[in-house]
Amino acid sequence: MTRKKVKLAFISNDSARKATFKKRKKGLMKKVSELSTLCGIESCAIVYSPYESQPDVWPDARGAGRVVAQFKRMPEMEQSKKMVNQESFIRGRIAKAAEQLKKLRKENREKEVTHLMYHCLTGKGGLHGLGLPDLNDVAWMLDYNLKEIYKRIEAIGKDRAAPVAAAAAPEERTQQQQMFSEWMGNPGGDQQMGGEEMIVPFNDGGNQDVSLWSNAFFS
Amino acid sequence: MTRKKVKLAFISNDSARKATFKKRKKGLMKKVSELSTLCGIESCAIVYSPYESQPDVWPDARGAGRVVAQFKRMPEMEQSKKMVNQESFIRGRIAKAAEQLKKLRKENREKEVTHLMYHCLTGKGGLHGLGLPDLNDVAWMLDYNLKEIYKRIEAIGKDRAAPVAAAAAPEERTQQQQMFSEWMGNPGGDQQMGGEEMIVPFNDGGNQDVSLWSNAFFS
DNA sequence: CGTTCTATGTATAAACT
DNA sequence: TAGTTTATACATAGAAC
Repeated sequence: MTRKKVKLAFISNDSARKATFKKRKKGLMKKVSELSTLCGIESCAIVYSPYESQPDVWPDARGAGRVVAQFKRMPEMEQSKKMVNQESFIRGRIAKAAEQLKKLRKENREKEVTHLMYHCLTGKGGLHGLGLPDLNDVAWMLDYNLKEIYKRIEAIGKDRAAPVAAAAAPEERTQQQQMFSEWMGNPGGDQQMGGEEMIVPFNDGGNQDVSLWSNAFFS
Repeated sequence: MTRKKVKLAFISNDSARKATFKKRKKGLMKKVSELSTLCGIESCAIVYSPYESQPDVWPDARGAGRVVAQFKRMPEMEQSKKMVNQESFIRGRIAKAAEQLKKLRKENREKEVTHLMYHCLTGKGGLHGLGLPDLNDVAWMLDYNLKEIYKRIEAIGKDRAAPVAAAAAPEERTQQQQMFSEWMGNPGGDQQMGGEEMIVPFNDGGNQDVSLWSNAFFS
């Protein structure tokens, strides 16, 4: 579990804020210089602080002045075009977060349904307390998996020496068992997004030839 | 071993440079905004690029303009005072690296000498091929360790129930054995600084009550 | 191209000194 | 208050799409 994540908000503790300021200002200046060096472009940064009477600037007064001059020379209209202002910046991050949330909800639903299906298939009761939506999705996933299995069988019939040997090949079994283990410890629904962390144990990226569970579900 | 460390120099490959530029510019803007938010200060960044006709600025044209105005209002003399210009920035990093180098050399020497001493004490030959400097340091370290042992014995005599039970307490033995294991696989002298990495397996920080080897050696 | 993924390197929050 | 150390979070180079 993540333990130390800083909230993106004003640090009320004075000494902590000052410490953070110094560390981050230093890191920022380094980043600016690296960007200029690596990409051969002009840039500058100016940072005011209550701790020092003069602002820290990069690369220096002359360089910053030059960059600033170019900037001010542009018409207001043009400036507004490609500008990254605070609002659009924050909106971008919100949109990104919302997208992540949607994605995680989809994945959680996949896990949930597969978990239900697992309980059902292993005869541990299941099915009786389920509502229509769950039954529907479980049925859908069962159907999908059956189709996948048929495909595999067909493929095996066509070429017995193929690298992908059988639907129950050891490696594949192992992967699925690992997935089930994860679910066992994480049976619930939406708790992934709770609080300050995002855990994504269900990763179906890559190995699409092997996995029977596809991200294409529940679009 | 480190495998991917980017050299701080102009990226000649066009597409790679552009990719890096976009990633880093985005990261830089994020850093600037975080610094302002966390520490409640004013700052701005302006980045020019051949990829876009207009520069990217943060927080926006107005905000940047305000910060810039304050900056330009200062007399040149004052500006130069607390300024972080490129040269001083680089000098700072060089000085820091040199300091690290010195520290690592000292630590390596400690390991080397202790290694020699170990060979000597375990009767694996040793001593015969050594020059005066090595003999001297080995002797010095032996002497120091003996003194430490006497101190411990004395401490034990004064208080047999003390938390630190004996000079040969299990935890201490274990620590030293681990150290010896590391040396076995790393018998040479200065190879720590070779290439792009710095490994510091010999860490005597903390637990100074327990360790017999002190960083105070070889000042 | 732009995206996504993953292994690494870097920044830095906290705890100590 | 400033420097050091350590554990974590974050940035990002490179590869694969």
